[in-house]
Amino acid sequence: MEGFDCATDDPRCYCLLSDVLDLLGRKYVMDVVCVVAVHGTVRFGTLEDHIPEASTSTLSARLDALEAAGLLTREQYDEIPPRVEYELTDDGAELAERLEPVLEWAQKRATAES
Amino acid sequence: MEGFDCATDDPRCYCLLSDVLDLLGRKYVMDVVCVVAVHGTVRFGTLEDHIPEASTSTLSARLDALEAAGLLTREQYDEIPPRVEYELTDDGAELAERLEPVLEWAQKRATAES
DNA sequence: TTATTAAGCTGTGAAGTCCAAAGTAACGGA
DNA sequence: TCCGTTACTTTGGACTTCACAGCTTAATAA
Repeated sequence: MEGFDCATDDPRCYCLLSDVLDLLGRKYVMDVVCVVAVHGTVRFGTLEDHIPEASTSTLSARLDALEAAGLLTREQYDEIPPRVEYELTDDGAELAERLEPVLEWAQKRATAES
Repeated sequence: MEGFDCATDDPRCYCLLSDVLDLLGRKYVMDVVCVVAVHGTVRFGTLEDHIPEASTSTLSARLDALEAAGLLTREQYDEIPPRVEYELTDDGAELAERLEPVLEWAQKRATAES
């Protein structure tokens, strides 16, 4: 993203948005971060239970992307049946923390309209 | 989204996510909210300048969606050339406020990695 | 002995989303 | 008469996401 020279001096004008914001603006990314944050460590199946609208392939892709972005870690245990555990990194946890007011707001809205 | 009965009692477990979160997890939605928040009122062209990666059709679709969700208003002036101004509603402004720590974090990350 | 089960994926073709580029409308100025 | 202005729509093609099937491997069940 190149630097557009914004007219305002407002520091809230984040014209240079990072790749991470791109990632965040993808389906289910916030959901995944939230679920992992709440559970501490999560297995794939648990994520599927919490976010049933997401296909396994999409979920898998999101986990890969989040790992690549350094927001979560993947620990694989060589057992049968396989076991894999996901956990937020410190960076991911910080994001989750900052995401909380947004989710809170979304929930407030969801309950208000029903 | 149906109610999966989450194992944790953690109030941060927002298993019932609203349509608005679906909207937020779409490309450029956070960007648009942020730009409008900073400028107060914005015209279409300004948004294009700030978010050049988004096509006009996508931008237009996002504005429609945000208006439909009650997060921004559209004021059209019958002039030639046409003038249309977008502004956040109170609800939209509250979202923008809660989004700020997230954007701040994203920016911190963007500058750190370069 | 063969079938089933488990979890965490990957692969498939179809459906949906997003893109760049061109087109639309209407009027004033050259 | 044609150009510039603004805020879009339209188009056909590329990229994403979908639901669903299949894969793996070893312990158990029939």
